[in-house]
Amino acid sequence: MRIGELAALVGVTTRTVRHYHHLGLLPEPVRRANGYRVYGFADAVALARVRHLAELGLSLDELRDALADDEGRELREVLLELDADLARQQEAIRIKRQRVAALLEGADLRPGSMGSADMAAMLRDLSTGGSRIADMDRDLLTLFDTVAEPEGRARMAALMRPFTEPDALARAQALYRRLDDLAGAASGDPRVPPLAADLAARFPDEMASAIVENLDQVPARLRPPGSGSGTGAGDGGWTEALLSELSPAQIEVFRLVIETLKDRMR
Amino acid sequence: MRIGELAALVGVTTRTVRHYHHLGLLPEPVRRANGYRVYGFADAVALARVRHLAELGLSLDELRDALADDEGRELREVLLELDADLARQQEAIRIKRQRVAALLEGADLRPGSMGSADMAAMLRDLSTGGSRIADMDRDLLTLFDTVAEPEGRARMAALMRPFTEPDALARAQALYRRLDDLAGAASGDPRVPPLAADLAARFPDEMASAIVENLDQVPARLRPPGSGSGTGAGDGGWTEALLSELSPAQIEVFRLVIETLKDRMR
DNA sequence: AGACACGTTGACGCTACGACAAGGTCAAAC
DNA sequence: GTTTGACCTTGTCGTAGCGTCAACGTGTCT
Repeated sequence: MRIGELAALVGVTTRTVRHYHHLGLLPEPVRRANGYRVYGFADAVALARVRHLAELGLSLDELRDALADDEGRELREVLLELDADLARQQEAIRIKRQRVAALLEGADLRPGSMGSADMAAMLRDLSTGGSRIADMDRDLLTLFDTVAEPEGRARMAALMRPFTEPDALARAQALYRRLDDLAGAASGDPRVPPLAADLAARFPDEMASAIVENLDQVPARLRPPGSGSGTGAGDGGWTEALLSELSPAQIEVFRLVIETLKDRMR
Repeated sequence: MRIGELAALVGVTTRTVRHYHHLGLLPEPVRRANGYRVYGFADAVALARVRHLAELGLSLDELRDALADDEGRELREVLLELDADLARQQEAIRIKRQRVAALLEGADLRPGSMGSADMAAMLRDLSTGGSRIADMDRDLLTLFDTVAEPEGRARMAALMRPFTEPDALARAQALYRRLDDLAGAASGDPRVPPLAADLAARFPDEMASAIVENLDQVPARLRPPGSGSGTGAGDGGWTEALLSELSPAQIEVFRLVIETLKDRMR
């Protein structure tokens, strides 16, 4: 047989056969005077074996190693490992399909399903209402959702549960509007203290304690004096990028809220 | 934020961020005077979205197209197609695991499970017995098994069934030995006609008719005169490679067998 | 002033081949 | 005898999604 006949017999291209020669997966056969490779029946069998195993997902390097030595235990080990790998792939695909389904189910197509779609739905309603601050909150959550581990997501979803109650939307809307109204305002604005008080009152105790216990995660400019590591946020500075989109009055509101929560938890 | 902070926040490398810039997946942000890229919070959100979707298995090209336009229906279509693709992958992996299991179950690790392992087991016993001809038969079957479509494999397995009966092994062993003994013998050897007769007698009618109906698949040198397309085997010449490993006496045996079967089916 | 961590662009490496290019070989057709 | 067309040869570039250098500029700390 010449290379084209061999390839057609096994159902591959001649390029594939030469590639296997190059990798040492298949021995180079003898050549005729014109340089053509001549194959025998045994070569076809060897090629078919390689193809069969390669199609199962073994890499060609693994295959060469596995077929190189005496073909008994090494190949068995490789196949066992392959099966474990295939099992992992199955599991990974199952999870991917779950997440795709969650994305398709949630009406908007932004990642950030937050376990249950309730929170995402509420924030979507708020941001379509035109609130800049609600939009930022939603962005924060979607970011956290892609970055955090599953257990972190679950914990966050639990903390968010109180905000998914039926009347929570209307009250949140009012507060978000008052926050939005402070865009461009100075930190001394008279609307700041009452808004901070109203906001802090809406935080359930579990969330307040979660915040107070992690004060060192809070950006320095929002942190009450004398708490945690005084120097840096340790967060790499992304919070500064976040705060730079807020007005001084809005920042002051959040600072006051955190101070209030800390006092409450004391 | 600088690029390293952004990357750390979202959990990727800076190389990845620059790669996304290069592909147009993420807009190039403004630069500081020293040439450093400066990112805002919105960039982190955009990057997180890309990562989330990319990790689901979307290609970066698809993602760019899907995120480019108005983000509603195009992304939905892409996700639906992705889910279909994931389903196909699941199915493919399921089949692969079945075949890996079949390989691990069959004691030898040669591909060629033939649906049920019976036939493979018999041929393994024969070839470990040292028979060259049985070895070639086994190679033929493994080759067919990797090359043929599933329905072809099923048909072949059905044809092979009679040979998996308990006493078939012993009788086959004797015949294979007589064939092996003809290695190096001339075509006029007196042992040829009786062996061909005994062999032909062992072929059940279904297999005989399957052979006679496909006489044009049989190499020309084995074909009885005046049957099928007289010119070429049409098989690309691999049968010649196969026959070249046989002695003239062995070839003559097979030719006689086929002739006998043809007469029987007439 | 040096060390060190960060940033910049550019280029090569990885898998398993597909798709060329630029030629040599062989059987059949004119 | 020559041309055509189907083969064969080696070699190189391209693919997806970055990792991993190289070679160099910047900013901060000691």
